[in-house]
Amino acid sequence: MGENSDDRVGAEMRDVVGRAVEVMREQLGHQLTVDDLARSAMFSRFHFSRIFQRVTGVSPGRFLSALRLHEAKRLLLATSDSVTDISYQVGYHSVGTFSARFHSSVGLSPSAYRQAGGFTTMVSTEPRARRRPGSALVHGRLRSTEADETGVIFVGLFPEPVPQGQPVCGTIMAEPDHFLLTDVPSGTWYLVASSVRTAYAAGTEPEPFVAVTGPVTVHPCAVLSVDLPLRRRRAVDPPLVLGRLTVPAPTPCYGAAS
DNA sequence: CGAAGGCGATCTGAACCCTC
DNA sequence: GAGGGTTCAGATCGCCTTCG
Repeated sequence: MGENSDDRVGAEMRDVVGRAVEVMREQLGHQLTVDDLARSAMFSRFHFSRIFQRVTGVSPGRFLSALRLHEAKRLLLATSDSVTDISYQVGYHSVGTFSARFHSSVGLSPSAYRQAGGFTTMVSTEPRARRRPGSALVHGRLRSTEADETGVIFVGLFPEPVPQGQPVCGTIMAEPDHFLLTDVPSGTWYLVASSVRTAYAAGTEPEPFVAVTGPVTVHPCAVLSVDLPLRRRRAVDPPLVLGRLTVPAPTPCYGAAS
């Protein structure tokens, strides 16, 4: 099988971005700038930003922010360190910034998140009692060659490729299968699927499988079909920055009844 | 691929709140 | 009153667009 030059360039870009992500992970507690990362990759910051965004779907700053919050979530549950200590450990020099960023992304303040044991009521997958006027429907199939290992999967629509904050709608599945999202507001969204754990084990990767596609433009009253190939999470995939999900028992296709 | 300019996102630090 | 955490206004940084 011949490798064309685009494949090689793509592989080189992924390597460059992969190394930058490694640097981010290793130096999470330091003040890293895009300039630093670009220099270590031997690129100008302009070119580096463009490559990074092409490979990961998000800017370097957003990716770093997601990594910090993801690690903070882990530390809040796995340690008894104070919120102030954790904010410094993940690279924030101001606990105020950390608290505000955490709240806007996860939906709870750091201390409230810890008290709740990592659960948040913000991410609701319950079907709405009353449908939005002109809402659309998105359905498709979640495919995986490792269906036995994926565990519970969250599928949701987000305004950005980094799944953080509240999804515009979502559902929970017991295993890769046909999914249906009802009551989807019109707009441009990213469809994200990620395996999730209901029991958060400290020091383990809680979202080993992921699928991201988009942007998908949803028109009023439209019916969209989107297939999602679920794959193992790569180092260059942005982490999931949701709170743990408050979910009922997963069903293969909930919300199907209309 | 590099650079400039505009603008939105993020950060800092201080004031404020809450609990003990 | 002290310590830990949250909120907020202003400053700074980074991203996006456009052009060379």
